[in-house]
Amino acid sequence: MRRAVAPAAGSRIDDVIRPRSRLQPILMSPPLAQFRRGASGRTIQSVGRVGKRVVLALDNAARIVLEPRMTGLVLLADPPNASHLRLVLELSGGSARQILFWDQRGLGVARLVTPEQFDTFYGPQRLGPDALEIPLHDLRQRLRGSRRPIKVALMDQALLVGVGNLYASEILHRALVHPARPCQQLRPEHWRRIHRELRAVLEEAIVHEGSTLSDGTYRVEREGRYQTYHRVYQRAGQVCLQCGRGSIVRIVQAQRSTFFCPCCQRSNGIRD
DNA sequence: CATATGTCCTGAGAGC
DNA sequence: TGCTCTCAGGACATAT
Repeated sequence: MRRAVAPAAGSRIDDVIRPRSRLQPILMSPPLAQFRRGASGRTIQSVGRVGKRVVLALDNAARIVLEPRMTGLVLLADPPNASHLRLVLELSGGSARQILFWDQRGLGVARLVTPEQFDTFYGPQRLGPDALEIPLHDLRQRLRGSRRPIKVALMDQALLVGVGNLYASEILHRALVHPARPCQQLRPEHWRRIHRELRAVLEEAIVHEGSTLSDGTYRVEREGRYQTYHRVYQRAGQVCLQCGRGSIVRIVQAQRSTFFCPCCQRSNGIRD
């Protein structure tokens, strides 16, 4: 998502518009009028990322943080439809004409923040290191004291950023670790496998431009293809592609679906 | 402190 | 057809 928006770097923001819609507006901070005054006339110096958020660094050191959450998209063109378009940054001076914030459910957030606010809300006090960069010892150090299930801890953005519900299940299946196992009980071999599969799953998913699920919303410039590589996610009742014996089970952890193979991901002992 | 739960919002699909 | 219910790449305030 960040890469698709990267060509907007160097462009000037001419205006910030909320398309009229029967739907609830997304949360903006500050409110639209003030947001527009603060962003208009500024040049986008870079398009970055903090975990799952897209970050536009402006020439006055302020930043725009776009947080799509579950069903939001940040795009330069071609949103899935017009009715769920929530916010438009109109641009000039470069190849991109606009940045679009599209969000089916409207849970997304757009923030214009000062450098101090950025550090407060998105700095290391609030958010952990990126999942693609965290070293093994750091991952282990941060999680291993916890009594929480490993799957729930992996999704805690204060510990590390970038792992959501879908990928947490996929990572643990490939790492052969039961999702309900408390972090405290995991052994060095488990952490090694979790660390390896964490990177592997996310990097493969990025190569295939993410997972377009049954709701059809997630896309970058076209639909993602990683859903065809899912081994457990939304495969409850189907045979495990890894062992060919177990059938995939769905459980609920912290109000979210978890999928795993009871055969490959047994809680006892260490397997390879 | 660490951990658990309810809530925001819209739409799709299942079951009756 | 229409109703109700459940569920969804998330994060945060508030409760325990």
